[in-house]
Amino acid sequence: MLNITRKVEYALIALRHMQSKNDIGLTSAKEIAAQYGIPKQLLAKTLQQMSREGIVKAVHGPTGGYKIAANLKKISLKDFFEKLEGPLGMMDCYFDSECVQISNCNIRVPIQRINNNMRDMFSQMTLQEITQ
Amino acid sequence: MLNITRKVEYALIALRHMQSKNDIGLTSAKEIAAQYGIPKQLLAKTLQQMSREGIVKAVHGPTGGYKIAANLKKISLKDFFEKLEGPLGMMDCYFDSECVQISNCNIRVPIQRINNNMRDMFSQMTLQEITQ
DNA sequence: TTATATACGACAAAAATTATCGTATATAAT
DNA sequence: ATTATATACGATAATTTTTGTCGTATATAA
Ligand code: FES
Ligand code: FES
Repeated sequence: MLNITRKVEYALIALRHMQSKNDIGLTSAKEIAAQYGIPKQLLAKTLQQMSREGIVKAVHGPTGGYKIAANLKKISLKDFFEKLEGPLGMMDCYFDSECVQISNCNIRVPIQRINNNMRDMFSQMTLQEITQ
Repeated sequence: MLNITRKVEYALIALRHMQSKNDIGLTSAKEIAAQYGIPKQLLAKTLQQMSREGIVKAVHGPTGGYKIAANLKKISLKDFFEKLEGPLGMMDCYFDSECVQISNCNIRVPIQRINNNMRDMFSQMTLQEITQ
């Protein structure tokens, strides 16, 4: 319960790996996948997603790869999680109102309070803190 | 991502329902299931689990049911979650060391830091805050 | 004796997550 | 130009987790 996904885990591993390298050098999905034992295709898609989000920059062709493009100090963990996985909360009814029994739910308000606490917590942490 | 489970949701709904009633009265699983549109059998099992954990007290037979048995002010949300769902953390490798690539993982330490933050947060909230 | 409630292991269905496939495009090196 | 290697990405498959059900046993009030 309250787990992050593999996708996010792989993304964090990749970011940290890239950051530990020279700013200029590129890193391919293949290299990271091999080093950490991550499924290459899945990691590639995650890197592509981060590329679309502007977190990393992609370079095509042989000798291509990825490098960090954003200032990781300026991206909160909350924003990062939401870029990759969508809205962040303990329960979905925090966002959409599709909960079957939303009308006679008796814990909606307290749950939202906790949700806010959690979102605040992740808002105050930056990607840099993980990848540094 | 970072969701709680239905089981915990149902448990919270049940607790809050019971607390809003007279201290003496019992509440059956059937009653709660009907009122909130929850699968009865599943709710029953959850109540049984809470009974084993000493959170509620069960009374058999017709006119039987459940009532709150513990002091909800003294049960942290972290403990409650762990009683129902086991160890609480963003990643399993926080607890068991079965992670395939635990040896060359580069985010283990920072992830554990976040885990601790999250566990601290839920340690400081009590069940009472939700069900009051 | 009957009706109704809890107790609980085993099983099934559904949903979410995780991983793979196939194909297209970009580009450096030969 | 051709080849090799990298990213791009929708579609699909496999796996795992979550969620829900079934069947049966036991307790107890009426
Ligand atoms: S469970 Fe959805 S609103 Fe409470
Ligand atoms: S992913 Fe398991 S130890 Fe890092």
